[in-house]
Amino acid sequence: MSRVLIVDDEPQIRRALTTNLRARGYEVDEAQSGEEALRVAARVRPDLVVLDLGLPDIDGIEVVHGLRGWTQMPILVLSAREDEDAKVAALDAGADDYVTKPFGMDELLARLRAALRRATPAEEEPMVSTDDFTVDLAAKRVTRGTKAVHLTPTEWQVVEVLVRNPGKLVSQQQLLREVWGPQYRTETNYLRLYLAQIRRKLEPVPSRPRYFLTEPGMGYRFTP
Amino acid sequence: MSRVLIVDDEPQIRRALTTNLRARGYEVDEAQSGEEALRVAARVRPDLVVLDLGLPDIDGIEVVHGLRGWTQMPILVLSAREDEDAKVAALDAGADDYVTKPFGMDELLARLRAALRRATPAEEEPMVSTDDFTVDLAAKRVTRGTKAVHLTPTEWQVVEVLVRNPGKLVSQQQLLREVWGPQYRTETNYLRLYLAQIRRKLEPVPSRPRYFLTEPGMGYRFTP
DNA sequence: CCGCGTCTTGACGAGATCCTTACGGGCGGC
DNA sequence: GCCGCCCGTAAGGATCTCGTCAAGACGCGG
Repeated sequence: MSRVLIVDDEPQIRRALTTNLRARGYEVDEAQSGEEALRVAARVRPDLVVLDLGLPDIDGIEVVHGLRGWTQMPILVLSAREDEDAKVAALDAGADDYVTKPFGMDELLARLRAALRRATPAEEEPMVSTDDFTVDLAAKRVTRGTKAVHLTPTEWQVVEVLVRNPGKLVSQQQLLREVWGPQYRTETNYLRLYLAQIRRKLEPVPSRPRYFLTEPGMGYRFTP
Repeated sequence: MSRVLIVDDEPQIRRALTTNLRARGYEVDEAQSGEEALRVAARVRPDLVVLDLGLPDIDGIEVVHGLRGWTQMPILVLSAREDEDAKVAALDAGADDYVTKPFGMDELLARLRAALRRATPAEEEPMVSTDDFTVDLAAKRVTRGTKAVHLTPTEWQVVEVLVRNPGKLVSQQQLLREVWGPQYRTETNYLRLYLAQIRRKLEPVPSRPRYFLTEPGMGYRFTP
């Protein structure tokens, strides 16, 4: 099922949306500020964003800009009735649709389904395979032979960054920044730990890695 | 050419930076306060921001936070020598690099180029080949024939600087500054040491170099 | 409330890497 | 021929990095 990011500063609206969407089988993440929204969106890569325009920190328009800088995921905007111009600005910035508050849950769900439907046809399915395992980047799944391999969220993020750069060296700082955030740039022991776990789960001989290689002092490299 | 935003409250520093950058073909905008910086950055969308941490109105850290809320553009921080903790706070907030005041213009330009290079993905063709080996600058990998050659971090940095300037003479000072930092400008024995190791790994006849040539008293030159 | 999976934190030995120091050789000037 | 300068080479120890283990903290669902 699809993954949706809810961005709203009012807790009761967030909870209402989250429970309704979860009940219908969506995976839901939440953010209560624009800054958090951009951070979470970059990390979890939702299939769609529901964005309230009235946020405490940065303008909702800027959130749309920030998202459109690197992704084409559908953005569904919530706006108060009086913010007609803000709504137009959001659409100009690249939002896909809007719902005026107060809104009915049925209407929102219908527009959400429509936005997802429009988005999926152009969807590509990146899939990386080796002799020993397969990584499905779209489904966020790893299979080894015929059996599925369970990765924890953090393990998956590390694998994803490495697999998206096949053959290229990914510096320790880049990994730490993309998975944990910039303030963890010196915690290289996290990398040692999680690379060890990933190798235990995916490498044929964990003590002698073949796919997830360490370049001492520089970073890590995934070689298919 | 790239567009750079200079943020500093001291007019003479702003002017020095601006004229130097303009002379090298950059487009330059200026801001003298954090608030103005955020406003201008949102409007002109620079490719890079040079940010002095000591600003009159809001803390430089807040400027970094404000920018990181909606953009991933490289942020190069200027900090006084005594503000060690402010510097790490800026890096934690998502700044990309820092330069300590007082700084040499050469060093700042080098770090600025490096930051822009990291930010623009796959723009150029970063692959340099000779009859005996190949250097893949994007993947940070060196192959000799069919086998990969392992370079230590320092060795790689030296090779990178030389290979990015094919045929051109790279002075000892430039090499020392870009690899070890500006305070190592007299330690020419490091260069002799690492050039010897690089030649052992890459030259067909290490004692008679063909690609990594020494220009006595001047510097080194990579000739493909 | 408890149990479970996950994430964080600390510590350690083995090995690689880096820095330091020293010595010899080529080359040009005196 | 002697000397100083610069470069190449070698070897030692200091330092850093990696992989690994273990234990505590945290969050979530039952």
